[in-house]
Amino acid sequence: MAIVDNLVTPIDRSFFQLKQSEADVVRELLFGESLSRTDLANLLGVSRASITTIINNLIKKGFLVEVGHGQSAGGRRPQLMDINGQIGFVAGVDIGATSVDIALADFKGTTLKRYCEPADVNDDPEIILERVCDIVESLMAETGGPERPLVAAGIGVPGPVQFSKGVLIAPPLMPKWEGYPIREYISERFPLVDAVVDNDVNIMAKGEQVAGGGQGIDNFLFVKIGTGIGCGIISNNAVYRGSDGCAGDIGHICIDYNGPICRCGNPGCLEYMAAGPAIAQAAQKGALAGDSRLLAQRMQGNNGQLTAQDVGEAAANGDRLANEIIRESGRRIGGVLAGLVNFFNPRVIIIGGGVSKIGHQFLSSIRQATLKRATALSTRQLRIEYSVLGDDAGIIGAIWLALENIIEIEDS
Amino acid sequence: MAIVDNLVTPIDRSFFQLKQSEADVVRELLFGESLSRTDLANLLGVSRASITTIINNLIKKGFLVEVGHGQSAGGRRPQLMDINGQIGFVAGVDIGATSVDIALADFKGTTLKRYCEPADVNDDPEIILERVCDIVESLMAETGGPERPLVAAGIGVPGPVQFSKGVLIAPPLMPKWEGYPIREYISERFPLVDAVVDNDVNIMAKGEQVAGGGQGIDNFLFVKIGTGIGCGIISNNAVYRGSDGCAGDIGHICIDYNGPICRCGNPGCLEYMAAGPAIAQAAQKGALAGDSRLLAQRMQGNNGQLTAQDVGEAAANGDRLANEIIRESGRRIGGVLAGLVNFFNPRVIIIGGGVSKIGHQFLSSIRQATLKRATALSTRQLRIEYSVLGDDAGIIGAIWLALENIIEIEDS
DNA sequence: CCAACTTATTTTATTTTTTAAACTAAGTTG
DNA sequence: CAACTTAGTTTAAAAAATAAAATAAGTTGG
Repeated sequence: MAIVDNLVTPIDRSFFQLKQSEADVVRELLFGESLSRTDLANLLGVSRASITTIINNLIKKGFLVEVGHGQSAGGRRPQLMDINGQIGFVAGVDIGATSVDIALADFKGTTLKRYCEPADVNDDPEIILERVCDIVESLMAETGGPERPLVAAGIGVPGPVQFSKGVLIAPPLMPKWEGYPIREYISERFPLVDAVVDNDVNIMAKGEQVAGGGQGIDNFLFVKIGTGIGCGIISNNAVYRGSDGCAGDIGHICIDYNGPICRCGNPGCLEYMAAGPAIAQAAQKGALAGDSRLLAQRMQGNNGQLTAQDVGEAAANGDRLANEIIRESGRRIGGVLAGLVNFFNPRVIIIGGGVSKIGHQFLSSIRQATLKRATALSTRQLRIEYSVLGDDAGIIGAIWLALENIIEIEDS
Repeated sequence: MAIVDNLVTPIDRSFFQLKQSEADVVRELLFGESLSRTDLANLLGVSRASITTIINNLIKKGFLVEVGHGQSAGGRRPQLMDINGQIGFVAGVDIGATSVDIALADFKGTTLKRYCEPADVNDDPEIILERVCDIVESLMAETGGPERPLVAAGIGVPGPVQFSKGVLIAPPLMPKWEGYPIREYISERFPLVDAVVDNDVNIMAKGEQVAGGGQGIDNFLFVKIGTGIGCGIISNNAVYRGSDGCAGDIGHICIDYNGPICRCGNPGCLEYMAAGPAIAQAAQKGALAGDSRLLAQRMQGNNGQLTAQDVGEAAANGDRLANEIIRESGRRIGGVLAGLVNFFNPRVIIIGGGVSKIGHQFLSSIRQATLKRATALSTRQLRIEYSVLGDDAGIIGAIWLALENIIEIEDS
């Protein structure tokens, strides 16, 4: 291991093999703030003598750096330790149905660059992944800093993932990706990287847990409302994926056994009756029926089409129909969430996805419907709120999922 | 610590304070079969030299005993180790709305005695708990063996529990128990015991995990259908209780916004429309309307009343209405379970509780409705089956929950 | 400003834990 | 029954963790 400027150039993946005690320290600093040796000793329940050894080893390896002093508490000031952000770059990738979002972060998880471009998920995996890798490389070049390698990558995809293998299983939106070895593709371009692949709502939930409204919360749900409706589950501080990796697939929960037939073949799916397209369709129907002048006008300007966004803007301008459509969607979603609250008893529900930008009455109708129908005990401390990270939840979560999974414990 | 006949008389609770490595061995043997030293070394990833030390210490303490030899694999036969069942007694208590079930087990979790008697949950906690303690004492006396103390107790109650404190919170069925210090009461009678208190469905789920249909399953649901409907959740091999200890409260999930008003004040609760009383009521109504001669006959014999059990028996005798009532209840429950399957993606759903004895067409209609409405991926490997433990699930789970929680790790 | 106190970190000697390797025990197999 | 196998223990050495003392670097009040 060559040490240059207090930074280590990792030769291979074995750089990330740590002893249990070292990994504990790294984890504490990665997910928390910078801490003194004494703080760490207390937090991890080891003696200060031990922490000295552990930390000095980690500094020698290049994992940690001293980042100045903390406040004195009436004696010698503590030396604050932190993760060395210069270890290498971390990529966070959020592959959506129509776009890819990519962020480049340092090893501390701080986002350095962010880039987004349209992409068609119907393309072959190789085409999209090649483009993703190209973008990551150019983002790395743009940073201008010393040449550091990419050491970790997290990738979110809009479909069910077998997490252990990093492979999609029966993805309705991207059939060409079924079983495609994403991890291997990335490893060929970036030999140090063992990419972590996960469902898009899971990485968004992770993002909210680390940097958003889920911080410090043991159990919460991240509900993404866009073209579809999905849900990321954080249970006991970890992403819960279920027995087949498809937990949180709430879009096809039935809300009306006599409802319209969803593209999944069943009647009355939540997604089909409350997500973005449902809102847009209800608005178009209403506009054609002459129930809203505002929506009709917009529809003309958009060659006969409306989006959920249009409905949100009309509602903001006081349009009655638009408001009612939004409230109805919120009520439907809230009805399902009430059931999930009874079942899962989360502390927080975070609402994200494109449709969540539709206005605040959407949130309040979701909230109302949920609180009305869930049991008193389970709602006593329940918070329901919009995502604070917005479009960044996915890439931030991908970065942190990658960081969380990069450290391995040496077996003796 | 006085050693008598290879058994130790534990002086106090500190007997159960073990080192991490010792606790690992005990846990492995408690939840698995008897194993040789070499097996344990391999399972726990330590050297055979270490395991020798650990095990000899545990034998000296009285925690483990040698239980004969295993098969030779071409060399010296292994000495099989097991938990010393004589350490003390463990009580499993299942307090129901109208009865208490009590089982006495040895420290290996083997049930020795079982007793059940009617009880009214509306009585003061002291009255019921005193009776419970009396029964436990008499069961212990009945065993006739050497006098061993009660060392652990698990108690299931039909209401939400703050698990960490062992206290009920806002229990609808047993308001007098709100905040009552159950643990302290038990400790006064049995000084060695720090009772574990949990919701009844949680202990039943635990029972199925240890000894029933949930063995080896990471994520499963135990659904209890009786007077009410509740659900115990096993997530990543542990009971999931949620943020307020009320997870799994699925009885009041709404299945019909225009349905009848439940006693909780909301319309269309699953419980109110599909549990035991709903089945009985539908049958009475049908009998009065002349839709079933068989049910009408039974009703006369029961001074105008019918139970779910009556409906089950009528269905078994080919009664059309009874069959349809049962199927409708199953469909309703299956509809909700389908949503939970999409959300939670369990590997197994175990159906228990009194109403599950109503006949096999009940299970098949639950199964049908669930599989019909849940997504293909989440049902691919899903099993839905009746509890194999039946009425014993609760007491067995209570025993194991107690055993699981008795061992504490020494802090250095 | 400095003597007395406080907190942070390191050093040192010791204890505890774990292990590898050699050894003993007790079988199987041709 | 000689050669081999597996199980478990002993022993000496290595590794990990700690307590206590020493050192470092502050604060505080007279």
